Amino acid sequence: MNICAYIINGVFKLTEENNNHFNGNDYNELDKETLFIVSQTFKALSDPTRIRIIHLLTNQEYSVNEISEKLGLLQSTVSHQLRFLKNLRLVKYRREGTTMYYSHDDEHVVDLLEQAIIHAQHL
Amino acid sequence: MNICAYIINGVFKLTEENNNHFNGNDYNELDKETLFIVSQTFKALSDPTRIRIIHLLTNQEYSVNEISEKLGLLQSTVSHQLRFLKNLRLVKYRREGTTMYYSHDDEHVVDLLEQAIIHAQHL
DNA sequence: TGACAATATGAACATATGTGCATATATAAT
DNA sequence: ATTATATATGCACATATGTTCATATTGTCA
Repeated sequence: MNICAYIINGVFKLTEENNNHFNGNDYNELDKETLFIVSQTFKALSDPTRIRIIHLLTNQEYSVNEISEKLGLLQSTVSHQLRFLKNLRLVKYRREGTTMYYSHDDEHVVDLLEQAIIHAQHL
Repeated sequence: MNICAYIINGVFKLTEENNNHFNGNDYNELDKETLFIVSQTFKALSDPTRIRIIHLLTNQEYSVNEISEKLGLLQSTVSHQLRFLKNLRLVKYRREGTTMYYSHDDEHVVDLLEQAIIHAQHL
């Protein structure tokens, strides 16, 4: 149960200790590692731009420029967010010449998103 | 497809227009309203403190003080986060004297969380 | 080599976020 | 009314976040 890295804005950083504080009863507190992974996962899905990117990549791969054009975003914005998603291993890419084709790399996260979208559309 | 309110840090604010920009092809862009709801939902689940609170409330109700004690958090912190969750209708409460008992109020969000936890614990 | 195209990166900025302190509010009991 | 207990709230602060601009990097082709 040692975690030595965390992520700020999609960039890895370092941390030191691991304090599992204790409460005097039966409640099963989430361990720090699980808490970290879960919060990072949801943080990735908490921004509209990242949602649009992940949702776009649900069905097929796209280049950075294609993503920019389809979503009406600056290339720089897309690139920054793709780095974020790449750090969390939510997307992968393949190179073709100077073009990078991105696709999703985490079925579970795509599932969480699609589930939330369906639920939101039935409110 | 008119949305006139959004939430910052769990507090409702106002907005004005609704620009659905257009891209010249078949991709089915998420509408603004869905995007808003989905991002808010995941934002609620993106903070470790809120995750711990929602997870604690999964099985039974607790008072604010009980939550504070069990999770080792200041009463103020818990109260602020409960307001956040209350604004998003993720928790509900009942009064008993001066004590407020909180419980979850959105099965779907609890499901999303438990799903993510299980997945995280099998990595 | 140089020019070009696609992508990545760093710095700066405005804004959002989470927490803690102090204090306000609400209810109950005496 | 006074006091105590439980909870809520406003403010301030440090830090995190998302975007933009300018520029660097990488690969292709003439």
